[in-house]
Amino acid sequence: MSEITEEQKTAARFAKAMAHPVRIYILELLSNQSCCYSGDLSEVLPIAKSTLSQHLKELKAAGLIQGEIEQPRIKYCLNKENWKKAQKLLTKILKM
Amino acid sequence: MSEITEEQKTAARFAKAMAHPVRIYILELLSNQSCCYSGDLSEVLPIAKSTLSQHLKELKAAGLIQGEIEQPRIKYCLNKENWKKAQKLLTKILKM
DNA sequence: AACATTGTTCGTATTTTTACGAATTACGAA
DNA sequence: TTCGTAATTCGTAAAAATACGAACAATGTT
Repeated sequence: MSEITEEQKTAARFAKAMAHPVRIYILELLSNQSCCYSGDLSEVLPIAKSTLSQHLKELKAAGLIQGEIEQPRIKYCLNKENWKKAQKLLTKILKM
Repeated sequence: MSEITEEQKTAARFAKAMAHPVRIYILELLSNQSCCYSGDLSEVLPIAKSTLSQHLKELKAAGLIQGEIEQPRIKYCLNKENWKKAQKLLTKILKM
């Protein structure tokens, strides 16, 4: 019993962070252009600012992004270390 | 507005299917050993059979696996076509 | 000090996910 | 036909995810 490894739990955690179109959008943007601001996202995405904030929070909680204060805004970037970890774990599973 | 593409929605859908340790376990097993039976999983995983059945249903609904009747059991395999699609979409995003 | 800007947090409602056991279906074997 | 095996569906409960607007910080500008 309890056959499930920590690696599998971690992989699931990362997948969960990616399990919403808005979060995929943000991650894809950040993997292409190094960083962005919440305001830019807010202008483009068809959701309330508070909802966007929640998605950013979730990505942060999963460790996939990090925010850096740059008054009066916050600059968001990928957390490269964890992003690599997610890459490694998920591509390992996806690889046939 | 509505900047989100169909590709991103599909990627999120696949990620969602992978967003649980039990489902990761099943997918990883199937990507290593071509197929398995619900009963085998049931013996190994610490969850009720009905719960397992729900997870299998979700993987099926996302198109990642398929079941084939092989009386009295059901043989589960990856749906290779969609698995490749998931691979492609997700690795594209994960690739820095 | 009052205001504008940028985001987050709070309160709340709705929907979805996760989980279980009991009941059910499907079918081959006795 | 009755029994056993394999697995799903049903009914239900509890937790988590999603979304919104209003209220609230934090800071720079007038």
